[in-house]
Amino acid sequence: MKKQASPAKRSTTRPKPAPGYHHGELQEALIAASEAILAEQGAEGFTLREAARRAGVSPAAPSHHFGNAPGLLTEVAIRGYDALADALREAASGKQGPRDKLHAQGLAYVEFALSHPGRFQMMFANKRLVADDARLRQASRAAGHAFEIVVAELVGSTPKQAKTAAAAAWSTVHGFAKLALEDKFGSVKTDGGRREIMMTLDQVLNYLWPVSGARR
Amino acid sequence: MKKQASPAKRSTTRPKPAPGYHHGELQEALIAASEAILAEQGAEGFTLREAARRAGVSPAAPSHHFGNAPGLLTEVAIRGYDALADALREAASGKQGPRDKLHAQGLAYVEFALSHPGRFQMMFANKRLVADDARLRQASRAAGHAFEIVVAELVGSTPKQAKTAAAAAWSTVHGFAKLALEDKFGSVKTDGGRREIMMTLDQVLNYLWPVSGARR
DNA sequence: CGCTCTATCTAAACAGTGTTAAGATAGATA
DNA sequence: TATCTATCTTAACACTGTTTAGATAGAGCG
Repeated sequence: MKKQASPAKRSTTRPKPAPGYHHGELQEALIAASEAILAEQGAEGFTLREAARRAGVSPAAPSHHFGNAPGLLTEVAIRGYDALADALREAASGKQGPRDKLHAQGLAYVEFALSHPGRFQMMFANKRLVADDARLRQASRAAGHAFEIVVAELVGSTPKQAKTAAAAAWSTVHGFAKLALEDKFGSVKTDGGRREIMMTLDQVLNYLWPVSGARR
Repeated sequence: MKKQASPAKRSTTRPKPAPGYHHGELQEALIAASEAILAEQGAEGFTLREAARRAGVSPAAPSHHFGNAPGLLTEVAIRGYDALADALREAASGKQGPRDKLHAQGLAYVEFALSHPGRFQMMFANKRLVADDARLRQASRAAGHAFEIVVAELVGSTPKQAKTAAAAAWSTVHGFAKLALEDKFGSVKTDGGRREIMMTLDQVLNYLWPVSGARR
């Protein structure tokens, strides 16, 4: 499957990236192109043909590697979930107590969403993905698991209780991110607005998951 | 484009299906058709042509009334927000204390989302709507306001604090609804799954906004 | 009543989409 | 060297939203 780029031997003036028929790294090129489109145009701006265009291949080429558009997007979403899980683990690792960890994860979650809106939205657009893909589900659960670990540390021992608390935490930050992206909290477009949004989130998190002992 | 509401004066009361050229109630028919599509196929399943087809008109007909697809969907979304606001007010009116009211509103919010997934998703799909439409923004704020009223009653007096608390409450239920719709909490398709989801939500709400004085 | 006026709708076309079938090509293999 | 197979292209199909020009019908007015 994988192959390496062969140096243009007797090259017939083929430029650089996609010489002739065998692209060589078309999968990666298509995924990268898709991520670029999502970053530039958002989730609604993605088209399979545009991804193929950017990769320098015909519109039919992607089908040989990903089957169809959801197939390609699923691969993109998987990488998105991996990146999200990394960000959540990273955020927690920088703090000590479970409350601080959860707080940091909440900030990291929304930061992730606002920094990569298109990819984030696509990750949660089941209808555009192969929703029952095993690897996708696994990647999604892994990201959720990063939450659960910290939450389990925070709340009591009961797994049931931890599950509920994790659902609560995830719901809050996910809802906040979604509402912010749909402009329900004021402009998130400007840098100033973005800053304000994150401050609001900080207050929300402090309100729901107070770090100090005092409650409200 | 914008029709003037000429109430049927003395005129020949147009029946309803209205074949031929002048449909008579095309706007309502298109909105109803759109809502039906959203109910049957979800937000991704909507197409302007299908809406026109169901209303029995040509694909170009909607443009005369709504300009374009986002224009029609905006009208649908406005009605959705109105219905949501009603549901939230209704839920609150059935309870006494602010905590019980907020709890009931949370349940009603998710109930609304799970009962009308397509419409709900469309309501928050800014890219498919005329996001800066004045009436849409007003309807959206009205729905949010239904939350704020109860929250203000619950928390202290500071408007700033109430704003934060309302954002927290809205984020939680919105995130829960979104995650449930994207199947992150287990099957929501079956009635049994639906029931289980709502029980989880109940626990989440009890966890974040405890009705009793005891905290966790 | 007849005439115009205007809102309403259709027909046709255009550019774009995802997907498929059949064929061309090139790298790997024997 | 000849064949094999993965890879990619070309061409087509059935869709989509939108625009333009034209047809129709109902309302208002003489």
